[in-house]
Amino acid sequence: MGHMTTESKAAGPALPASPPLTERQEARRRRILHTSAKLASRGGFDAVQMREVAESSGVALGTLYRYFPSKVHLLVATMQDQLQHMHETLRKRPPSEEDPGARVAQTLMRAFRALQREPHLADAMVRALTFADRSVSPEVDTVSRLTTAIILDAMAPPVAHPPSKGPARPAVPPTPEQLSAVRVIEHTWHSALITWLSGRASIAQVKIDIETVCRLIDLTAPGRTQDRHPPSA
Amino acid sequence: MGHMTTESKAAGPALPASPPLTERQEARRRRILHTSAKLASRGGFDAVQMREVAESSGVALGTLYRYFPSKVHLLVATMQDQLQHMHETLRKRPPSEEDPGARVAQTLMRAFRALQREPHLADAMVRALTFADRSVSPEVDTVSRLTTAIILDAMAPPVAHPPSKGPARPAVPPTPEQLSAVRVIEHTWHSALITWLSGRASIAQVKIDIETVCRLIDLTAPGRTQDRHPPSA
DNA sequence: CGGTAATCTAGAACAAGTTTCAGAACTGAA
DNA sequence: TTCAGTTCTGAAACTTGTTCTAGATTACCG
Repeated sequence: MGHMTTESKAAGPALPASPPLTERQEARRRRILHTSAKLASRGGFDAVQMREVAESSGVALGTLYRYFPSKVHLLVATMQDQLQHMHETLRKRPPSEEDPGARVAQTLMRAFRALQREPHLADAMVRALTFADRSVSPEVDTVSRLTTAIILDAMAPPVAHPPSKGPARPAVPPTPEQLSAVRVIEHTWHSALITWLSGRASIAQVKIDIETVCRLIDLTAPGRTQDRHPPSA
Repeated sequence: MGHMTTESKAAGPALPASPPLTERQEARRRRILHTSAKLASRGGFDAVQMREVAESSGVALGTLYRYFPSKVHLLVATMQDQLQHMHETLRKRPPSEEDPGARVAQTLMRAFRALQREPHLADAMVRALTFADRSVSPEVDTVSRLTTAIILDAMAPPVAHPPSKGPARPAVPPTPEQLSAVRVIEHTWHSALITWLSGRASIAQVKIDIETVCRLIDLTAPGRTQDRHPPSA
């Protein structure tokens, strides 16, 4: 289970950079991801069966495995896809709060509410994410970067004039302490999602946890004195 | 994958309360858990193969499934077992720091160093824990309670006189804010472990994350004014 | 001791992820 | 257009978690 002999020398289409996909290949990839999300929306992780994904996408099983070398790869890629949509959606309606911590909490709660609308899909994606082993590290890392971007976007204070184009937030680079806080927030976000998905925590509990951890942001805001034990205890 | 028709009406031996296990049954259970930990120590999650666990424990496959209704159940039970050892070990050498946050960070770093000695075993247990679905909720909850107990133990200030017996820490009940902080610390603990196990974070990074989140404890210490956004934003 | 119900064993059988392979279809270059 | 190399297809095979069944063992009760 989980090897990889074929890949890695031929540089399969999974990497979005190496070989430029032809139009038909791009279409196949989209179809597969769409099917994956559709099946996941039904029954979660277990409902995404590779044979069914292949058949329903009009692709041979071997081809599916050429595009996504495992079920976990497929679901993590699906998550990348969904996260990008989410990022754009969230970017359109920036949080209304003032404090960075509150802004992040508000944004994450919006994302959480979006996930609640498709709990099975959320289940499939998050389970795949945390179940991924080393062979999926690059893809999981991409997801992590996307999540970080969402949080950093929310943290940045609202700008007065509408920016024209390009990636925002080159203005105030976050401090190392803030980056640590963001990492911890991501940890909490993922783990809280898991406890909610497995029915061990209520929605209210997730909200509390997110708001609790977001205090770290204000705590580490630049200009605030670090009164207690420094980074290396 | 993942049903459960047999169990739940007959109250299998998995529950430590319902039917008092006979001596031979207790021995079988121990043998199974031991084998599970041994195999996990080798190759992690994938190396724990149910047939091999059964054979190496000297029980039939069906019996293994009667004791542990799935591989995830087995590994979560293994984690319970290991955590109990860990708890006792940690209890013997309480942290030396003064601040509650620093005490918790120190304790978790000790636990982390213990896990580093058996990274494959840690991998198997943590992956099982986060992959567990609703059917494993009770067992996962037990693990969560154990973890909470370890953190609360560490948080409690050192006592002057040696307590004689019984569960400690009835002295100062933690505040709701502290309990929230503990929840967030657990989230961070699990998620940071995962990123380390999958090779996406270094040991140093885990240390930083733990120390960062443990500041929440001091932040929510009783007697400290809550200056920013209250629980319901 | 005999009987009955629960438990255990051995092994087949099934399900879904993954691999493999021979041949068809496609792509790009000469 | 034709050729060579890659990609895709269809189907079987393999792996490992899980379930099922028939018979042997064991535990308990009178």
